[in-house]
Amino acid sequence: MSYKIGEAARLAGCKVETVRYYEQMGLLPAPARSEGNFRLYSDSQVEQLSFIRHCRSLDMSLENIRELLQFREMPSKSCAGINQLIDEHIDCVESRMDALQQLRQQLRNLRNRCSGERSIESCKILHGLTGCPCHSTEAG
Amino acid sequence: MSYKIGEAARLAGCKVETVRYYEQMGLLPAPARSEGNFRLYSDSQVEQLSFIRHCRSLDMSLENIRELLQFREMPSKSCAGINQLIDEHIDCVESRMDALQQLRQQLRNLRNRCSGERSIESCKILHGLTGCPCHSTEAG
DNA sequence: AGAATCCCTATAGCCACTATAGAGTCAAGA
DNA sequence: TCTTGACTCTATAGTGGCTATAGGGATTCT
Repeated sequence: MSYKIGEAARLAGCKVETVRYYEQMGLLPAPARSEGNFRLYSDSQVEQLSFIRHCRSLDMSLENIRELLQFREMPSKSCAGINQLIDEHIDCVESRMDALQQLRQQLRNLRNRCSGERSIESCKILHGLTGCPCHSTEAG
Repeated sequence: MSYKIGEAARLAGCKVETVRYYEQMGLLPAPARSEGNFRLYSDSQVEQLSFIRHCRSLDMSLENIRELLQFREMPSKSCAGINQLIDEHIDCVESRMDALQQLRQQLRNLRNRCSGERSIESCKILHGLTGCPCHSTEAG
């Protein structure tokens, strides 16, 4: 069974352009071509595309996905590297969460400086955004 | 008092290229030039640069910052729009936090499928990443 | 036969920078 | 005076992960 790019994209839940992009980036092998030069994907190539999309839905980078695909080519080796990769990705996600939490607190502090019923020149939010450190949004 | 681009950048805590980029994007006016064609920034222009950097440190888009700069030009008008802009930005940050929290949970579920002491072909993490929905990382 | 839908390549755009190449300017030291 | 080195200039390309467009060819439906 073989699939044209539109079918493959639909099965994997992405756009046609995205499939071609993955091929260009070396995440998908160049597939067979029909007489009319259309790409023809095998079942296992569609599965590989779905694998990539699943990883992307977990926000992994294409570089990380490339590594995972390489792991798949060595089925008898240890999977410790896979676990490590996931652990590092979780760390990365948690770092971003921490950063966003700090950011939210700073934004809330800033927001609390004004009720929105002033003139712009007396708005303490704008004042808080000037270069002057005396108006900082640090916790307080 | 006037500052060359390097001094302005240092005062605002960014790179020289970034300052030129802001000028190109219309966030900073084209400054005066020296005889040798060097950019010369006034105090208020350096303050504007610092304002931009402060907003960027709160992860606002250049588009949002452009709006804030326009508000600053109408000091006697109501500041309601500023408050709204900040509120929307907070909403945006919170959406990203929610998305990351879900993501972390999915990654943890995936990670818990394996201890890292298997072979790659039997690693349940890789299995969980295939296109097959029977190995999904949904809560469970 | 014609229209609609698919597919092809190549290229540019998104965001907020960052980096590079190749040249010019300027202040301080020998 | 000459040179060195730090600074500056413009223009252009690269980052990541796509998305969109132009301008064509293939296939399929009616």
